[in-house]
Amino acid sequence: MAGGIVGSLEQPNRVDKFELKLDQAARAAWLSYVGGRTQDEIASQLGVSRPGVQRLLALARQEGLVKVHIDHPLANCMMMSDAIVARFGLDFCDVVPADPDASDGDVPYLAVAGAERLARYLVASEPLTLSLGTGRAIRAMVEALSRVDRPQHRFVSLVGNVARDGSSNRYDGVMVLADKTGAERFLLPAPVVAGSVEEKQALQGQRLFQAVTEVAKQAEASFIGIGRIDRRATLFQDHFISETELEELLALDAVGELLGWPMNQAGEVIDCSITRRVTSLPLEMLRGQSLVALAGGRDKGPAILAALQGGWLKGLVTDESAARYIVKSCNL
Amino acid sequence: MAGGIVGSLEQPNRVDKFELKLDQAARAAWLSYVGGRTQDEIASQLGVSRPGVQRLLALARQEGLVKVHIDHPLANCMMMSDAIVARFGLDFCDVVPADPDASDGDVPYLAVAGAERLARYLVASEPLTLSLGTGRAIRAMVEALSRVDRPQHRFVSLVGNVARDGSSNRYDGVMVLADKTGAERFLLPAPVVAGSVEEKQALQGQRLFQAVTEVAKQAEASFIGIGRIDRRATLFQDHFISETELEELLALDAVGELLGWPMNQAGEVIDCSITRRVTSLPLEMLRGQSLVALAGGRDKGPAILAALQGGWLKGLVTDESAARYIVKSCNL
DNA sequence: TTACTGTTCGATCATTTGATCAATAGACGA
DNA sequence: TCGTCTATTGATCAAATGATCGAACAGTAA
Repeated sequence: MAGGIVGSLEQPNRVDKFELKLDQAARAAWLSYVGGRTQDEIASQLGVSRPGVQRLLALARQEGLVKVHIDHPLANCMMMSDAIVARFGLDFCDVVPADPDASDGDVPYLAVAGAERLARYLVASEPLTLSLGTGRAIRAMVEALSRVDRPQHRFVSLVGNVARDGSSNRYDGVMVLADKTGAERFLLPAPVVAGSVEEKQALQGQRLFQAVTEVAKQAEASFIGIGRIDRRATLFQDHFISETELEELLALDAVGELLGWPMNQAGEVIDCSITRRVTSLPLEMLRGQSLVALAGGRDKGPAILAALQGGWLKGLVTDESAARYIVKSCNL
Repeated sequence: MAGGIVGSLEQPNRVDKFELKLDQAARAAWLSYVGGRTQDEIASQLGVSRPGVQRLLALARQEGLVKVHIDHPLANCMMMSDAIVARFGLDFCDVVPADPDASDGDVPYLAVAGAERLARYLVASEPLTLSLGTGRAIRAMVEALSRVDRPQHRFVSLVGNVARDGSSNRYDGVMVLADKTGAERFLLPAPVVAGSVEEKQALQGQRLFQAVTEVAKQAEASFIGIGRIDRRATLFQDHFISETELEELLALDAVGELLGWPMNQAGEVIDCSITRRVTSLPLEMLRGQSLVALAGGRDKGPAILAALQGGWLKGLVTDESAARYIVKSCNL
């Protein structure tokens, strides 16, 4: 039909031609994506060459004619995961489906997802050093892991595993993990927060402390939890910090903590009386490692976001509700 | 993780495993189709081998997790669709592009288009009763549908799902659909055409038969195929009717059938020896419902046209070649 | 425990796809 | 009418994909 008027303006012809191409592109796309035909078959059906079909398909995709929808509850998770990875430059971000159950009900999910990540490191046959934080999530993760014989690896705690009263940390994962794999273990013989600056210095002066720190520095990867800073914070509930100290942190706008290091919304470690007494490895020391955090639940959203903002993490295993908070907060 | 229940039956475990696989399949599908990643990248991201990713993608497609929609009004199809809707007072008419290939080559297209229509009913959260006919198209449609959890719905067959020899109908969609949604299913325990009028009456006298019929009457919508009446008719090829019976129908100018009820060009149900033995629900009984037919191919044109002429249909999903026949025949 | 069976997994190969590049046809100005 | 320039086309090759096959594995029964 374009044949008629020779002197016609450029516009109508162009549009017509383009529309025609789009029509054919739609056909090609239909045949390819819905019909599952090969490009050769499509080529002979539409009477164009194979590369021609390729161009049509490219056009169809480019023009947004092809809409793909993954019809599964996880689609959501993947979307958020991708957004978070892109925004914060992570190596990966696993978003597990939200558990409609109670607050700590999502730990199993996280635990399994985290264990899968962890297992991927463990399969390596060459000796590996991994460091672990503490917390329910980390503990659950190592418990979700299946037994594998990996005596060549080493596991080291990044966080002191004794409380102020001398009792040992019930959420330490290193012991369990080392038991499950037959690997070597290195525990940090210190409370998370020392009683005073002097005590911290005394601890850090110990040869054992220094030896463990040295091992931790060599770790290829670290799995840590993310803590909230509020009345329900583990740090507070397990008496690592007192009520006065908690209030001091809240006054300084602390929203979360990594390894006991409190940070503000921007993810900057807050310098305060508590920070000066934290015995864990400085976060800066872990910059070179793959720092993988494991935390979920809507309530932990701000804390997780802070950790991301600070650029501390290389990987994140979280759940749908926390991911949603993060995505919303960043307008992703 | 699985540690809890020792005596757990095989089923739950199986289901769990399957769900887990599906989850991962959805992840893989997302990364592949939406994210455009290569299978190698997905493999390393999910921690499986590349062939593993391939299997996951195959599973995702097979389970209908991946839905592709071509968002372009193919001018031709749309035009014919409009014409048919206007001429026969339908609620809708979907025309999919023709597949120039063999007769049954167009089933996938129809199936996808039909599944989209069906899915629109299924999303309803309030309980819904849908009835289904039989045939390749219907079967393909339910297979193209993605898995959704809709236990509140009910599905009922409009056509007997056993052959004369007692084997069950291979094209029955109710079972598949109910499996995919977890909904209740009601099957018609009868052959399409009874051996004799007495047998039909005996069947209809059964309490089960009456119960299923009662459910079918309550259906909000029905999805049915359209059958030809000739030597290649499903009715004949699957031995629902004998050669003599076929010839009798042809002599009476039958051109098509709905649910086993033969009709002439005008779409009037033909009263004959066969009609008196058809066990399916009378078409009149479905007048109040949304009767959606699914059929395509140039060869089925006359049958489809007859169904339209009879005014039985509220919706039609067909293909370009059948649509062209209809449009031409009616001088639209 | 051992053999068997059914299943799953990963290496390999053929096919399909995407991309580059040279050639050709058409368009425009001289 | 010619020359040149651009847009489009088809050939070629590397990458990615799908499929087959053998091996390892778990589960089962003797």
